Amino acid sequence: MDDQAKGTRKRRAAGKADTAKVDLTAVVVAVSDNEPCVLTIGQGDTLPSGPLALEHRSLQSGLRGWVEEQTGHPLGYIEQLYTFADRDRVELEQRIISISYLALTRKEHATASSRSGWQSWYEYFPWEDQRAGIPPMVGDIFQPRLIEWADGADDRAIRRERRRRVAIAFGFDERPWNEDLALKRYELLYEAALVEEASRRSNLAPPVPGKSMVADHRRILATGIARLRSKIKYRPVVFELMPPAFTLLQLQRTVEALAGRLIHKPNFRRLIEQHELVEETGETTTETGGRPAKLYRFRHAVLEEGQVAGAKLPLARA
Amino acid sequence: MDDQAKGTRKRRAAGKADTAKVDLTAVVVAVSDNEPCVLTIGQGDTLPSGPLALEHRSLQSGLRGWVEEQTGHPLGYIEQLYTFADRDRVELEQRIISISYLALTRKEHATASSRSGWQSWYEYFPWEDQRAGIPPMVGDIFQPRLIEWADGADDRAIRRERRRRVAIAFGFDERPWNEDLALKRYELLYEAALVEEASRRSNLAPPVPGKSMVADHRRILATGIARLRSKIKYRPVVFELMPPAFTLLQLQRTVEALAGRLIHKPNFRRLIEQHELVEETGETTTETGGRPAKLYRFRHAVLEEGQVAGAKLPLARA
DNA sequence: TCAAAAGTGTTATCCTTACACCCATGT
DNA sequence: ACATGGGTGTAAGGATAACACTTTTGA
Repeated sequence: MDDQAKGTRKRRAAGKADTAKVDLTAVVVAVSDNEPCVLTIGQGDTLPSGPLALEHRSLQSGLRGWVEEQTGHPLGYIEQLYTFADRDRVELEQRIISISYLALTRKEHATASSRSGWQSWYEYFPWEDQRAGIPPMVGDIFQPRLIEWADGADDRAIRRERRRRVAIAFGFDERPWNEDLALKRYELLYEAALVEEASRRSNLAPPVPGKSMVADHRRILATGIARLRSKIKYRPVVFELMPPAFTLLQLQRTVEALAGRLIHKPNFRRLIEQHELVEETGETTTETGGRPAKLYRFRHAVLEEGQVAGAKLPLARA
Repeated sequence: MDDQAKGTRKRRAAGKADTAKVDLTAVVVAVSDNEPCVLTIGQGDTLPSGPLALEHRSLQSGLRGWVEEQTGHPLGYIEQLYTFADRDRVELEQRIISISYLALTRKEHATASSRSGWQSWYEYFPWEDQRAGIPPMVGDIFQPRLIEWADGADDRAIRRERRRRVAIAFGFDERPWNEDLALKRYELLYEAALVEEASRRSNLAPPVPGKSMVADHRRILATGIARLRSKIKYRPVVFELMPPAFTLLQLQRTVEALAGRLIHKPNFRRLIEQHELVEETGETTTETGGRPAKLYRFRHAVLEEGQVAGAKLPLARA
């Protein structure tokens, strides 16, 4: 039997079984009052989501439809996050494929629906907000319980491996805190069964602080946070979250809210100016307190001038 | 009617229709003889792929299964590329969801199957290989035909917009060539109906050089190339493509093959040494011609030492 | 001896970081 | 006057890019 026939046979054998339902889930982010927020429905424990239907012309339009129907909020900027097959629900004769998206917007549009609302994302991940310093829970709760988990492995190599992963993700042993590792941190807490979602299946230790969510939604939110935190460093996406005119400090506070860390003011301003990301509107505002601040707008032209990211290869001259 | 009822009703209305078939597609990359290659089946016009079936435990294991069955090649490093709903096949009562992956490997394992083989990826994208300078076709064919396309728009604003996109992607008007834009370039060529895949639907202009592929496969390959080209700049993934021991020039040639550009040798060596990505094996080889070269191996420890990427935010000190 | 590849040194420049300091407004 | 936020200058350190040059082998 040649390979082609073999392939065909296997495809047939799978037959009617290999169909799936497709679920679209959105992490819709906005920042207001220096707090990064996510759009939720239900008791604040569910992300907007719904199944892909035949009437949807594309994945993105399906997603927009569900979000608008469930929350009344129209979406602008969208990017795909990740696709995974839910391992829990294989028992049904049909698999569920979950495609998640990150959307950036502003809280303007009155959310028409009473069933939806904005939640600070640090309600779900309180340890990710380090703007006021490292939260005590990291050293007081996470460190001992994660080390306990690491040392609970039978194999010595696995114990060492776990301790290293934990130390890198949470900045133990004098290591620096890396805000981009938000997803890894959540995955470790899940693996160590320290979040409620994990202990649902096997009732183990009581969970650590942080509000839980339905199904995998907190994991999807962590994916969105991690993606956004790394992306603001090489693409000018923050401006999707800003009003048309803003002061440089407002911009800085927004980035700080997302990154969960404080930024050095003078250097931040120079960074923005150097990359020519903004231009003055000519106006000023006194609403910020203190000396009146110049207002700026985003220079949309930068999106059209080559890419912003820097090449890290020492290319030979052309 | 409150929102929840509305949502429920719509879900029901979609009913049995909203199931889909899920297709897994792999871009399997290896480099040998300084040529980046992709694993194909059929007449070299098809990527390994197959439907997700219930017996697959996960998306990744399904992908590995198909690739191994169709090509005899086991996979190591894998990462997800993109998920999209094929717009062409909506007419069937069932939608097809296509999830694509990038895999990095080496050409060692004899590809058991006679129906599969390795193809240089520059057969499909000859303009992407700029190691011998900018190929004449860029100025001779692409520039006039893309400008013709841009000027064919009715609206003046759209004409300008198109010309700018084209100039950025292909480095016209004194702009630098950016190897990371491989996907944008293919998408522009498709939009301008200059590749065969686009003229299949409406028979228009004859296509530009470069071998075409089945369905969206060339687009998926372009996605993989673009992802890999940008990723080698901030993550040590090249080493997945290298043998256990290698010289620094072999490493450089591999990166050059992927990037499609030449690299400055002395600075490249310093870059590698500075980041401590490799360590000497103690051996040397004379098989490269000229003075014997030291052999190096990848320092796997770097994967465990924090992340390699540099933070682009001026963080305040902790 | 020469070609080919391996490898080292040095400098100018730019970017990042850190520290110090002055400016304009409201209370 | 002083608190608050706005805004500028500058110098040290590190990374990058470009140039020139020496070393070791095989043919």
